[in-house]
Amino acid sequence: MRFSQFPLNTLKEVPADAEIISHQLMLRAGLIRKLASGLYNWMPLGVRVLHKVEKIIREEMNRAGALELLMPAVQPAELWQESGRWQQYGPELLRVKDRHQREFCVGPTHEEVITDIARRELRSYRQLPVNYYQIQTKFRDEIRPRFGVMRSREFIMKDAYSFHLNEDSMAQTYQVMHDTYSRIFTRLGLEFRAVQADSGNIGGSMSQEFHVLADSGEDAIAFSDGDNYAANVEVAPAGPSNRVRPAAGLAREPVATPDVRTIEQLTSYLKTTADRCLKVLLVEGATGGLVALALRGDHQLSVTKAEKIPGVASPLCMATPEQVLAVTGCEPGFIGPVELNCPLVADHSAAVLGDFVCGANIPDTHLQNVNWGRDTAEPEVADLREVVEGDPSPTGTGTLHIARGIEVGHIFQLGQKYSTAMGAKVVDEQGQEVDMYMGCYGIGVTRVVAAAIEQNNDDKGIIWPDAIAPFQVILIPMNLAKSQRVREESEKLYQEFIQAGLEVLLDDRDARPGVKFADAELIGIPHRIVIGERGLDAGKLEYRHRKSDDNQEVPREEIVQFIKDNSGIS
RNA sequence: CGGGGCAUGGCGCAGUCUGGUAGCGCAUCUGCUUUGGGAGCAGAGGGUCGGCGGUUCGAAUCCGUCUGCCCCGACCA
Repeated sequence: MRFSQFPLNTLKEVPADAEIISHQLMLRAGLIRKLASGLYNWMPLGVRVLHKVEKIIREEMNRAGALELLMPAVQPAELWQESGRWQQYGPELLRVKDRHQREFCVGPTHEEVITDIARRELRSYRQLPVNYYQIQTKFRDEIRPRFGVMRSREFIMKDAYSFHLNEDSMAQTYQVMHDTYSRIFTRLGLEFRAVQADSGNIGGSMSQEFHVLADSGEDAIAFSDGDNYAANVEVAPAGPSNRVRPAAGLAREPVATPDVRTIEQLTSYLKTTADRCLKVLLVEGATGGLVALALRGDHQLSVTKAEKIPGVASPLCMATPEQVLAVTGCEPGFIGPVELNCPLVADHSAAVLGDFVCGANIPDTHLQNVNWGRDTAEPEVADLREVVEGDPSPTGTGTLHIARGIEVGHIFQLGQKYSTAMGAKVVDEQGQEVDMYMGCYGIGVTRVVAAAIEQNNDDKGIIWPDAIAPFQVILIPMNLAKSQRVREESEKLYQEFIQAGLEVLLDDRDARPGVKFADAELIGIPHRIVIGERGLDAGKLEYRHRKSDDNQEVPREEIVQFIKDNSGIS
């Protein structure tokens, strides 16, 4: 490709509404342009990257025996009503009506459609297992789209769905997909980690997420330094504390705490520490009413864990200030377990506190030296909190550390959830009809591009891994206008690279060298060759890798092979 | 959904308080010069100041309303 024929508007200035580095660089390098909130145009340079990611995914999915198909983005409501998700999914599901007032949705995922395909096409256990996949546009009406294509409303996803006669077969394919995903992210040149995860509203049992490690990641993941345990913090178990609750010591006493609502305010006001305070959250119960959840002051509630507590409404819904007032007689900020008029569940670590500080259920008042059993009933105990740095690993070996990650892939064992709901059956060896077992496996293709940038950049711009660079090589001729030799030589080189099957960008613009260097670095082409009068006399070309600060002289006649050897393309 | 902020040329911004001919930098176009790290000079084009309504002799500016976008929050006990 000749740069002169490739309209590319790079920006010197950072667009005002881009927060994270990948979003800024994607806009500055002209990979994407915003159309509306959460909706992005992929410009030619960006599409080249996107296609490379897709190509790697296709190759590895095909190698794993998966079959590519393509399902419509728009799906009839009936299928979602069959699975029960028309009600369940909530406002993230974009619902539309056609001209006949028939209801549809723009698919956020395709379990319903694929299960419909499976129940029509698959009749016999002999046809199983089968794994279908597609690379297709999804729409999720996010509450707050942000970070460019990292959390956009419309995005491209590779989604795969496998069908099985039994659980063993499902587990087997799940493992194959786990390995396939590892191969894919390795080939993409990303630093990633597979972690235990919650299956969310897709449903099912076993599930793992693949995270690209990056400080800007929206998810926190916990991993052990003792073995290879890794999990999303929302699911990593925080088991019973090995501490024993101390015997009640001091007498309980109220203390006036005007306008002291948060744990932070409380600890500074009472000169204590958060791990000696108890916070009580009121949430809606599964059958109406409220349920109290008690945590140590320095711990965070895991919404995922709370939703699994029997008696707690799922999805989790915090009580409104009005509900809190009705039950406790005070506003949020002063809730406590003493004489509390609703069921209470305490986190393991909260249940072993003694002589703790908590709200008094009286406006502007807290209690000191409160003790379970003495001042309250013995609490029901459960795992409610997110793990924190330094917690013991649930496997028993090592300590947990917390890192941030960007979720780029997710694999699930769905079991029979959809096949039972929608009647997707096959006939088994005994001639009996059985509901098929399912697995499902997703990769956020557009998000992968952003994650790759998030992990590979410097102050000058993007540094593409070779596997997904929009071009492998950029040729920068010096003084193109004046030097006939440079012109001829760069043209020749350009043709040679094309012949050799390398993707090459020839910067034939009549621009000053600084402009060309800056653009080459911003758009992140891994291999750069400068063609100037200087080198030509000596029969050398000047090479620099995007990651390097130094030039390297390469003999003219070896350059094509040199790039091939260094770009992983041979 | 709650709170806050913003909306002026393709991008980044000033001007709004205190109403009076719409401005700056970058980008774009033309010409000349320049050509190893985002050039210089000279000129040019491009804006119904988000929409609608109001106040006024006069509105980017004041008032009302709508829309769009961004940020924060939805973990506060």
